Amino acid sequence: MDRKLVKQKSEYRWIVERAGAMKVDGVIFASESLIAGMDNKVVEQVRNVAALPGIVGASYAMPDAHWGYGFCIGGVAAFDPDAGGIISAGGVGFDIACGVRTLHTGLKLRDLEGRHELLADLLFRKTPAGVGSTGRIKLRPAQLDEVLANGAPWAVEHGYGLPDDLRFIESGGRMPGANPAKVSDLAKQRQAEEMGTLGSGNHYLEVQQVVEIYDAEAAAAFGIEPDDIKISIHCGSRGLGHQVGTDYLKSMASCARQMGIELPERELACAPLSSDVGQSYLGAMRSGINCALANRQILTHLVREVFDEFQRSAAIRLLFDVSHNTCQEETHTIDKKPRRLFVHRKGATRAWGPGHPGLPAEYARVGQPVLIGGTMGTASYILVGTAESEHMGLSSSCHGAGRNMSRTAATKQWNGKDIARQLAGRGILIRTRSIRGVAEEAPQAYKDVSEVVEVSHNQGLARKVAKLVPLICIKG
DNA sequence: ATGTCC
Repeated sequence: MDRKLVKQKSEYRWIVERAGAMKVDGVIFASESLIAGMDNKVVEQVRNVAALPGIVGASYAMPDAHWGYGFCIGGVAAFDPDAGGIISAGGVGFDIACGVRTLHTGLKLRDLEGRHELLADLLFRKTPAGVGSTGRIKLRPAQLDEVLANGAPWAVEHGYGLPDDLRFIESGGRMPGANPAKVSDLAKQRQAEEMGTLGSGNHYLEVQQVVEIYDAEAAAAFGIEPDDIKISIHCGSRGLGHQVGTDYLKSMASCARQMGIELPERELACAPLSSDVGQSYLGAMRSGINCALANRQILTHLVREVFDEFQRSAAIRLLFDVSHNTCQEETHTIDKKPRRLFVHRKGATRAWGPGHPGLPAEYARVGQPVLIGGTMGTASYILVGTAESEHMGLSSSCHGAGRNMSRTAATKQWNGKDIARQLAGRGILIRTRSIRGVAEEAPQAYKDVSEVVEVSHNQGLARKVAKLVPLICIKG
């Protein structure tokens, strides 16, 4: 990055000073080396978002930020509906409510001894993965509307999971205010056979080993001990979310044009929260959130089926489920006054601090689990939300490693088979239906997740609780 | 991310 674009305010906080059409400053949380590796495009996108109507506070970028459609990935921005604030499909991302769910298994590393290949094969056989993959559930539009209105509780009611699972999902697994009537028939058609599927790209289902504990109190509250076997699922709202994004990008572009909102990039398209298009998107996006929450719930049930076969003594329970592509209505204190805002987090994780009323009782004293997915070859982290994060980036943290290379560049540089072989040599088993996908997702195509997490921790956006390394990765 | 360009 060109250093003239930012002003360093403290070790991990860089300001993009308000200029031109910007209504607020930009704030980038990063270390010296992450800033050095960040594209100038991140600054440009932070600036563009800062110029949108009704933005409040600042336009933020998390340490894993990189270029995205309209808003950068790793972008956080809040808008006030009573001050002309907007909502943007590109500010949520095309994979609505893409997120991470981590499961306890009740097993230790020694319980898998000599059976890693078997578990990999069982999980791969059971988990539909890859572009266009379909699941065992076929839904007519009216049935899909129930999924979109009810989220994970729909899945539990239909036999996919346990009622207690719901307490460990953001918003109890159901985002209120969903309006399935605002989701196009095409979006529903695309989703008809895709419930309970992983998808492709950076999505995965991983068997992980806890290798390090940083915060004993939070780890105890979350139920994390060294050598625990956990399972993490990273996926979202599949074809439905993507189609909702596509549909509303178009209607928002024409709405913005009519409202005279200047759009430096087409994907920055947005609509006032008070407008019909804005309200329709809100109802459709919330349907997409429920779709993703139900999807991860069904995948959890499939994991339970695998463990019924693999190891009957296993107990699959939820640690937590949190999305990192959303726009949520939240109250934040701005200039000492509480305000009702619509917070876009695109590739950023909500990170509530201790005592937040929305937390399950078990976690109330320590704060919200913040699930950070790494790459196939590095590590994932579990962090915990802090009180001070509220005043830094609206209680937000990083969401993963963040790419530092495009998918096409990665496929030119590496061969998927070689990557899988190298990982197998390190005891990490990959199962995939797309070997090209493995090249696209090569660990080397990402920033250093440990560095990203270290910045989040040192800055206080969220604090480190545990480090997990992959043993088995079912790639989308 | 994605029926990887209706």
